[in-house]
Amino acid sequence: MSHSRPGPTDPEPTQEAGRKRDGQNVAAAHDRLRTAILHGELEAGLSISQGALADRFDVGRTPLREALRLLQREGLVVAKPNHPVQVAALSAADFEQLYLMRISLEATAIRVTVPRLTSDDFAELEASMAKMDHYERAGDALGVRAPHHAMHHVLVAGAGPRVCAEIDRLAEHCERYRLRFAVTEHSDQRRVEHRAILDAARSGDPDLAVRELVLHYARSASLVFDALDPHRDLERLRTCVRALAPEAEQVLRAGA
Amino acid sequence: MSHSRPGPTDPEPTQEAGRKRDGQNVAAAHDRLRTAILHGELEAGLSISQGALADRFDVGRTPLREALRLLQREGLVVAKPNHPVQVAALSAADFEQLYLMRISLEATAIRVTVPRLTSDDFAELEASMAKMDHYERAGDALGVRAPHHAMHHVLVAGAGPRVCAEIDRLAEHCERYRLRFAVTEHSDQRRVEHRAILDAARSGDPDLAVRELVLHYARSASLVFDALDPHRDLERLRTCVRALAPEAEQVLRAGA
DNA sequence: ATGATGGTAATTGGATACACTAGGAACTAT
DNA sequence: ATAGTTCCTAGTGTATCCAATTACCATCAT
Repeated sequence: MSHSRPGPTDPEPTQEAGRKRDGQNVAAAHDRLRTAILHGELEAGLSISQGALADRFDVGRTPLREALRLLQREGLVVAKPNHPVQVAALSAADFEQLYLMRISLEATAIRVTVPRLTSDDFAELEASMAKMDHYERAGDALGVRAPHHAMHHVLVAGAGPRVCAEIDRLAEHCERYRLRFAVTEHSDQRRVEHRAILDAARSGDPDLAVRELVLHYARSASLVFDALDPHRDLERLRTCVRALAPEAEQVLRAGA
Repeated sequence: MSHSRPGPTDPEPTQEAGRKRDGQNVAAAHDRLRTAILHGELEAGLSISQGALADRFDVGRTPLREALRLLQREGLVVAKPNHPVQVAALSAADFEQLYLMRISLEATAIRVTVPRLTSDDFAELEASMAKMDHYERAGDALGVRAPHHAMHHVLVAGAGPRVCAEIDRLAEHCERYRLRFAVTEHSDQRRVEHRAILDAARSGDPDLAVRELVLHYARSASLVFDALDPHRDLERLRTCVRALAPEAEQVLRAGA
């Protein structure tokens, strides 16, 4: 049985681009597909076969299928049996639910985190803010995203890694809507809001931090709704926002 | 090499239970594995190979792998590359985060749902309560779970299907802890709490409904913590609970 | 005796081959 | 011309096969 060991004497060592690194393919495929969908490179609603995807992303069909299964569960693709997968459509209803969850979770998370923030954390927050300003001034809208994400991450990290993971997942979905509808946030407004959140956190007042955060998100969501479906009834989201930060309701109302 | 083709000339045409229904295998494997883990049939921390699992659950390794990938993402199994998968361990930290999220999400969801409940909804809620009582009296702890789940589902359905899906997912994980630590909830206490939630919903007061719900969950979580790690510092969860229902904090304190 | 080293076995990761399903096009009959 | 039927094609779903990495174990040298 041991005769067949092809090991080191492999006559065709090249293998070309043959076998990709072990255990990396599915993760790679998943990442690339996800970012492709989030960035709109794969248009919402597009129906595409596994073969085409495998070709496009230079991945075998086996790891691709596992990646697709993950994306399906994340809600980025929908797949009926024996049918090509479809890139998930964008809808106002979906977006509203995303923000409902995001606001609820992050409000709790920041409330838990604020009392636990260390001076190192504040240093990182300030650094992130500075980086954001830097990219903002440079007009690099894409570069802003990393420090922006870092800042929000620090503000909710105290709730634990699992909570953070969920929040990140929701944030990614929201980003998809943001990017699709090319929302031009007023950078000044945004900076003011972020500064308000940070100051609230520094003051150690969790209620204030929650209010500023919800205000921030209410405004942010409103911009997308304006572009996505201006006539949408936001009663659900409004109820959620009202409970956490009554003054933020006005912002939403303005959006509707 | 092609001599071994077992394909269409299969001398054993029976196929027996051979080929399972199309497109059902991965879903079936996923479901069965998930319930097996949740119910403790696959012990936490157990390291087990794909082959063994495929044999145990009578599924091919290909669909099994896709199912495992899903479970990995759900956090029910952990998988290092080129290693047998391990059933995820149970930890107090994890459980606390689960409840943090669950309480946050369900509080928002019930707040949104209460004003939208119809008389049909209330009928279903009452029916679920009745069924719960029925199974409870019969001592069928497992039978109680279905109407219990149905009831909670109706109470959060107004927030939308996506939110419900997330809540269900979290609830399943929580159930895993519940079942593992064989928490004996006092059925009377539980019924009183459920009745309180339902009455609050009927009264149309969202704040009251939230309070009763949080109270219910705080008590429920405390029971598990008592068995899981009685000395655990529940500050994070307490902060969350305090913000939503101050009186529920006492329940948690009692648990700690 | 103990630690390092090499080999073997077990197990995962990926690709390919094949059966089955669904949908559409073409052809026939009315 | 149109409706019904049949066949064909594209595509998924699963099993099987092969490569590669890893762990375990025996052997050997110190």
